[in-house]
Amino acid sequence: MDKRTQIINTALSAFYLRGIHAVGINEILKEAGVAKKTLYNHFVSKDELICACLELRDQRFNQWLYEQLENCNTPFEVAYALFSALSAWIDNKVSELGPFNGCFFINTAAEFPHSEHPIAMLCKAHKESVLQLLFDKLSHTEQLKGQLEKTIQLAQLLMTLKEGMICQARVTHSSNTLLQDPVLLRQLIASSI
Amino acid sequence: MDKRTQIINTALSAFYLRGIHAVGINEILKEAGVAKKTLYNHFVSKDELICACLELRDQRFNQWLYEQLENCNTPFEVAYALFSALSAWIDNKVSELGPFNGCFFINTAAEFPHSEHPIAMLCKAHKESVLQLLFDKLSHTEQLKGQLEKTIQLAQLLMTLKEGMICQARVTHSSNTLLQDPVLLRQLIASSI
DNA sequence: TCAGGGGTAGACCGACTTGTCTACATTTAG
DNA sequence: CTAAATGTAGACAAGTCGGTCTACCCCTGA
Repeated sequence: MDKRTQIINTALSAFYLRGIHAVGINEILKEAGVAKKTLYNHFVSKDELICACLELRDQRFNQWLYEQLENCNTPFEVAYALFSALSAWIDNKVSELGPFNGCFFINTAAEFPHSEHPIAMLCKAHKESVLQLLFDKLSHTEQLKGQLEKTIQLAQLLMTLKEGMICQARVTHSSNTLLQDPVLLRQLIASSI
Repeated sequence: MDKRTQIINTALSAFYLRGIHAVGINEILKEAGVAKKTLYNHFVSKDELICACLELRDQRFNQWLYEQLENCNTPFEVAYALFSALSAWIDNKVSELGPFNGCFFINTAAEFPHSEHPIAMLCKAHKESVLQLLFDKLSHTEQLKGQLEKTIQLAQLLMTLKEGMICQARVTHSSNTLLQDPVLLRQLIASSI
């Protein structure tokens, strides 16, 4: 494996599971089996390495989510697939995303409060791309064809519920089955269409 | 003002706005105008100071939320008051809670991933107490009298939406007006009762 | 008057931080 | 075969971290 991707993979795993400020460069080097000089040949600073990790995670997460929603043709199917997928992730049943420790982007944003910081901006960008993915999926359903306002509203609602579900699971260390109830879900969607 | 509360107030403000690992003891001392010895007379370690901050924040936040929901007698009123209050907080219109920077407990939990850590446990406890507050409010409404299951479900739903709203506002640095729409809110609640 | 509690300022400790640099080894390309 | 690029190991710099400790000050109550 390429040294650069080797470093990013190791760093991403450590940053995600233990927090960014809590993980030092030396630790990553040791675990990745790479010399310090090599790391600083590929990245000018720790911040740049963090950015590379965020980009990789963004790509992986979006790819995974895209696949989970692939065969959904109604708003209900999208919502049901979304929350089922999140639930599986929370329960550590998704190997692509690794052991669950909340949303990497929310966690990271919490450590970089300044909104103009490149790292904070990548976190924001990730959320926008996920919202866009949900919007695209919903706007291609028969039920929402041409209903731009309703589509935006539902995408926003699903997004908010997604974030809430992830954060609750992260803080309480337990998964919330509420949003996997098809009856409730159908009613939620109906109320928003 | 008592030295101890002076330290806690300064520390809470700094920890909340800039993250815990990002704020050093010396900084707090300087800002609070207090000697290091004094701090370590009151707290055996930084961790204990963090715990004191979490407890103060928990008390303040719950007090504030309790007041916001005081005159609500229907599930709709509870939900509407909740999201209006959160929106005001996000828009920096709530002086009791200070400048908005997301949920202190979610932010802090992100920096202390180990679930058995005292700090992580306080974060979890806060979420449980807020959920309890919502449940109590809802269970005293005419519409939900005796409907334990429905009450739990709605409290959970509101809680998830609350967390989602806060996290989204924190990461995207913008407030989401979706949940302040009374029409949508009524339908959401109707769907859950 | 004087003892003691609580305060201040800040030196100091050892461990850790990011990042630079030297000295050497290995791989790759012409 | 040789020269350049890329790797390694790790010492080192300069600074920060949490936490301890000394030395001194000031207020209060007996």
